[in-house]
Amino acid sequence: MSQVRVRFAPSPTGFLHIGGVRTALFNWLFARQQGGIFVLRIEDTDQSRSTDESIQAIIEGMKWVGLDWDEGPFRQTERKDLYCQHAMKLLETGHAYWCVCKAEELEARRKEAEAKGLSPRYDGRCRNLGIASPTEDAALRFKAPQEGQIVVDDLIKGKITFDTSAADDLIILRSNGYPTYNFSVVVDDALMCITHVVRGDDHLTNTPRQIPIFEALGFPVPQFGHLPMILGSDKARLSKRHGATSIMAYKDMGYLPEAMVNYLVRLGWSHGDQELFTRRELIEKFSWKHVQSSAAVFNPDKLLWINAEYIKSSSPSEVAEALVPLLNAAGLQEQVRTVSKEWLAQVVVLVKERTKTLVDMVEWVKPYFGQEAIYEVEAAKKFLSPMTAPLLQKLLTRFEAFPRFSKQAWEESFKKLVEEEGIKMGALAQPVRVALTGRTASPGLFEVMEVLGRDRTLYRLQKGVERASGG
RNA sequence: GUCCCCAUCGUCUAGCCUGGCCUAGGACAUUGCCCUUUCAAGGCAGUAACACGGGUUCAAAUCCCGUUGGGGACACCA
Repeated sequence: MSQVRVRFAPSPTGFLHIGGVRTALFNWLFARQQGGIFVLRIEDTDQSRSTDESIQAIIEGMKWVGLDWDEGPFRQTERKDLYCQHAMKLLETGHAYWCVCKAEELEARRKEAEAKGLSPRYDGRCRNLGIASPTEDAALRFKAPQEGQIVVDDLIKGKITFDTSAADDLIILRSNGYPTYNFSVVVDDALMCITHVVRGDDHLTNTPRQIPIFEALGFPVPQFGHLPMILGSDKARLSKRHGATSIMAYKDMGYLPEAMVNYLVRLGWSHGDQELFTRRELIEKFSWKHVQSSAAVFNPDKLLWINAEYIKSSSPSEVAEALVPLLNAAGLQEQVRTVSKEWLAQVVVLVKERTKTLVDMVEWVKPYFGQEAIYEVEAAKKFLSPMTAPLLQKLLTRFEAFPRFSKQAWEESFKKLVEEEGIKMGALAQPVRVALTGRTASPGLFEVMEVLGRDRTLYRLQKGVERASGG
């Protein structure tokens, strides 16, 4: 069997959409599993809507989620000659004809047909005119077969039968010389020897229009697979009003690329009850057979859960590295510069159980920077009251007696004080927590002290005493 | 309007192809309990679904037909 060749072919008319990432992902997974080739092709034949920024955004997004391509990126605008050549070939072999209908006329006729409740298709008026070399602006149309059926054996949906009589004579070359989508796709897929065309569900009805073009051109017809759409919570096609749809927006919101990949692949594909997969497992276990044929609702809650799982299970130093840009974005670049990577990784370990995104994590990490604890007003008012001052002072005195920090020794000392005072754990723990972190919620006190180090712990306790005494 | 696709807990899904192991499993979310110095995390338990109607069969979530509902496509956009 020949080598598997698949492609991802976005049009550069905006950011990279998460639906696009999922389509790319399924293709990529299949290519990697089969030892095949993954091609990136930019479909920019619509010059009015395509931008270079969008191409950059696509590349940036693909890189972020780690979907590397083996060939490309190819740009269709750079392959214009190829499309013309093949279009001429169709003209020569009688599979295409010149159409001199004006765009406005076509539009008017379409509207009219629609108003009458008819199918808004081309009436074929130039089909048999036999225009050899048009003297005016003309578009080239493909002579679509008018009888019979086209059966697509879809990788995901199985056999689908279309009546050819419903097919239109598509324009393949615009009057400005540029090819249209359905034609350039076929020429490229054929020339790039794509063996499996896997794309979104919305292209399903393009398939029976494209197959005759492959055939007319004398190219083998690839296998097709149509991925179900991603829907918003209201079951309408996912769009901005459902929240962020750009893949890079998720980076900014503190999602890990591996978590995005894991979520997106599970949205429509499954392997028994398994929820979490390493990339290696994904490549190994992926199968078209278990790709769902119905649309899926995008569930931000589950994505959040998966992200939390990845934050917990990824290596702390990697998480710390991904965190740095967000820390900088939050205005902490000064503080970040003064700490070591190792220390930051240590802080990550401290907070990773309680954060679901890296953006959350920024907030959790803040108290460990700087000499001073920054008190939340309510927290200080409640726990650093004059009543607690003597208690904190007693603890501080005991801690000061230790020449070095020891989690075990300090904790024992702490518990002993609680016992002697006949108070509840929380009566001492909460004031200490506020003194150390400025907040009422934090990781375990002694883990916090470990990260802070002896000097800063003592310093912050001292400041806590002062604040509690009414300072 | 025409054509095409789809239909299991609120959501993602397992099971469907190759009917009996399904009293329909898992996960997210949600509720309660446990753990606990706070917040989490974790553990345990609970609520919750085969869209509907006909067939076929000893037996249907699974096969067939219809209905309803949802989605998509019908451009000199991609």
